[in-house]
Amino acid sequence: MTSQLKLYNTADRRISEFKPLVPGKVGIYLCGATVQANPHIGHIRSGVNFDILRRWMIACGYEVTFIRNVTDIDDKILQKAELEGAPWWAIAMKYERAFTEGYRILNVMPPTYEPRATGHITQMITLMEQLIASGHAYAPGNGDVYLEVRSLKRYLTLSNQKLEDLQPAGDADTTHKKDPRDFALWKAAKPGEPFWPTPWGNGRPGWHLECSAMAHAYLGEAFDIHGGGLDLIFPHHENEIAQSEAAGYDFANIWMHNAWVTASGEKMSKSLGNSLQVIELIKRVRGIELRWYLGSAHYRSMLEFSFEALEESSVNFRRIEGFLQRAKEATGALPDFDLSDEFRMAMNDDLAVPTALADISELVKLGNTALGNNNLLEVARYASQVRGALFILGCDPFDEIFATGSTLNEELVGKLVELALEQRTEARARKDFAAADAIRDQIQALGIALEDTPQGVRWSVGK
RNA sequence: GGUCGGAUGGCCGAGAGGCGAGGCUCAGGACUGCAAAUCCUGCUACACGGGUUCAAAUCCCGUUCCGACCUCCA
Repeated sequence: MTSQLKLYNTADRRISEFKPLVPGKVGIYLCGATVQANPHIGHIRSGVNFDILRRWMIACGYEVTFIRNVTDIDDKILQKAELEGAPWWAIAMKYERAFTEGYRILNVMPPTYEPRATGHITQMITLMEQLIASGHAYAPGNGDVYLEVRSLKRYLTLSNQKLEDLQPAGDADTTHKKDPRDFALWKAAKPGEPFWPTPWGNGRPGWHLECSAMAHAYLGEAFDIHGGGLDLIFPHHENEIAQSEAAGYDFANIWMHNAWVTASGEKMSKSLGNSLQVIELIKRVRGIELRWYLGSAHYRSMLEFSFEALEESSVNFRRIEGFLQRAKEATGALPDFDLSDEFRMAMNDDLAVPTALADISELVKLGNTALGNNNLLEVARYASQVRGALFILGCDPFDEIFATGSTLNEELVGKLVELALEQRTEARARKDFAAADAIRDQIQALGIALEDTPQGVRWSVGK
């Protein structure tokens, strides 16, 4: 299917029409987590943003291969292992699970494949051998392997910097490096550190090598989209490009970067404590509401976090959700999946989610009016367009991933609520409003919302 | 110092030369026994100073403020 999808490319800082390298297919590589702490909403926002991209591309008819890596060996992981008094691999596994759980709660589709750095040492060694053979990397003999940045035809094209403008590292190793700006592909293992044998000695992967090796392994020498957080542009993505191009690969065609979540105008960091971890926030709002919030701003805009904004975003979502529920009850069937032209146009415009949200609001308004007029044909039409849009955004309230609690308990609660409501209806029938309101107050105090409609009483369990 | 991004109404958040996105809040109205839900109406905006233009939140020049990144440490 012909796509009019336009995407912003960090490499040329322009929005242009997306053209897949292979017609009908898309390869996406997303830099995933370095598993050394619990996921906070900044990490997960990236997952959500690229999940929306993936869902939209699938909706556009593409067959998408989505690779999101796990970096499970890294300086910070080793530090954390020291701190927590556990083996590094136990730390990595523990936090990898935490990330997987965070993605699951927010309905981020599992990647097609999720490669771990430590599972691809062989590919990294092969890549280093290629780079040494081509004269772009060197092993000074201490067990390290460096990429020689001055040997590159081009470097720093993504961040548009000049090599000479880079601030030299304060304590850059000049005894082994030819140039202080050369970066480590591979690091010699210090005593006590994990290592893998290589032709240059025992060591472990450097910062950036794993992504080049894994992208190559699963997506080939050239692929469509490479994504990640804005802060990865330099040095991580520049160095990935450097390694890959020096090895003769075309590498990524388009670079996409999501902006971060800020708090008080500043990039989120661990100094803000644990409150913005997914696991904490879902105590306040449901996973679907947190996802709605994280996905609601444009992916290239900063999302200024506040509990107030999160709360009001949830209120907005509940209005949309309420319409779909009422539409389902009125029509007696789950809404279909459909998409309005406005929604399509918005998504094709570099994933203009905020514009798409405006359209959803409009559809809900029209749908609610149709409900009021009991025009079920129109209700079904608007409801399906809303549901289709929510599915793309990963927030379909009928998705079983968001179902809560056990069916058994829900049935029981339902019957008890109905019982109480019968009493109230009887009281109202005999105009005993004091008694009727007392019953309502008590039900509401339990967190159950009531609405009197011409068809009878609706009730729903609030958050 | 270099590179990149930002400043929009009470709040969140789009837009990027011309009819004031959308949401949340608030006020009023319709509906309701009262609520709730829903719909309708209304309310405040484009950091500052110049300039271009018939027309600027949007383009140009300058200023202020904020943020991010700058290599085995991030």
